Amino acid sequence: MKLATWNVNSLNVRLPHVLDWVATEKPDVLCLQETKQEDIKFPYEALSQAGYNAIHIGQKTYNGVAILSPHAIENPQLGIPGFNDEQKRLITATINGIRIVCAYIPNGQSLDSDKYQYKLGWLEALTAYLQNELAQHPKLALLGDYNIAPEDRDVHDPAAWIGQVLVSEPERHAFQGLSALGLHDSFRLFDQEEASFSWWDYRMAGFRRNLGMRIDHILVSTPLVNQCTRSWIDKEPRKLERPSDHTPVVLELSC
DNA sequence: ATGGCTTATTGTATAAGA
Repeated sequence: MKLATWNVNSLNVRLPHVLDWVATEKPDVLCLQETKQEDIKFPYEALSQAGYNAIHIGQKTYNGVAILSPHAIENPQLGIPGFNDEQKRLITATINGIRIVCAYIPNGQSLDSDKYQYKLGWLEALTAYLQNELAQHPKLALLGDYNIAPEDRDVHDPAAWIGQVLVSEPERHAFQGLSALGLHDSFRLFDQEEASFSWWDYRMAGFRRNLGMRIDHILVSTPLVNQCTRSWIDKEPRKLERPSDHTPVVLELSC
């Protein structure tokens, strides 16, 4: 079974890339973030023709998350129950017996911003939600754009990022709180190249110079760890014309 | 280098992303 996550930065613009990618990679689960479109514009028909079912929760201009799969998508849940949130950032469903949580964690903008407080509150609500989900679904994977680089080796220039969002201590502490629930960073279960990143700034020739961050992750619950066989970042879509600034992160499981 | 892109908006400049 192959799981993947990809922040597409507008599905309207990136649909051709997504269709090409699923045709080539044939993921069993693909989680998308930043679809930036309302449900009525979501391309259910094009995805269906490509053999993919989908669920989506979106809004105009900002946010929006979707789960795609050629398998049955069961027991869907939109948003974080009990957490009143105007922003469409979370969607959950069960696929092949695995609880799949697709998250677009807030960026936070800067440490002195209201958006940073929103980010920390959102992470707190996510953690409480996952604790409850894990009790009901021992096999769980949390895929998405976390907007957190968990360690300095996930940052091209850690010194340049001191005091910024994505790397601050409270954000990394929240990430460790997910680990404390028994969720494991599947990418780090395997040997990886140094300077492995999932996002590069559009500016400053960031991709060409590999000035990136690893902020897109696939965390898996303990019962899934022994089934993980391989994880990698697919940089090919980042090389296309009009790419997303993020590229897919992939996990292969032996089930 | 405080942004040199890229996205969307009922646009013609602004906000936001990371």
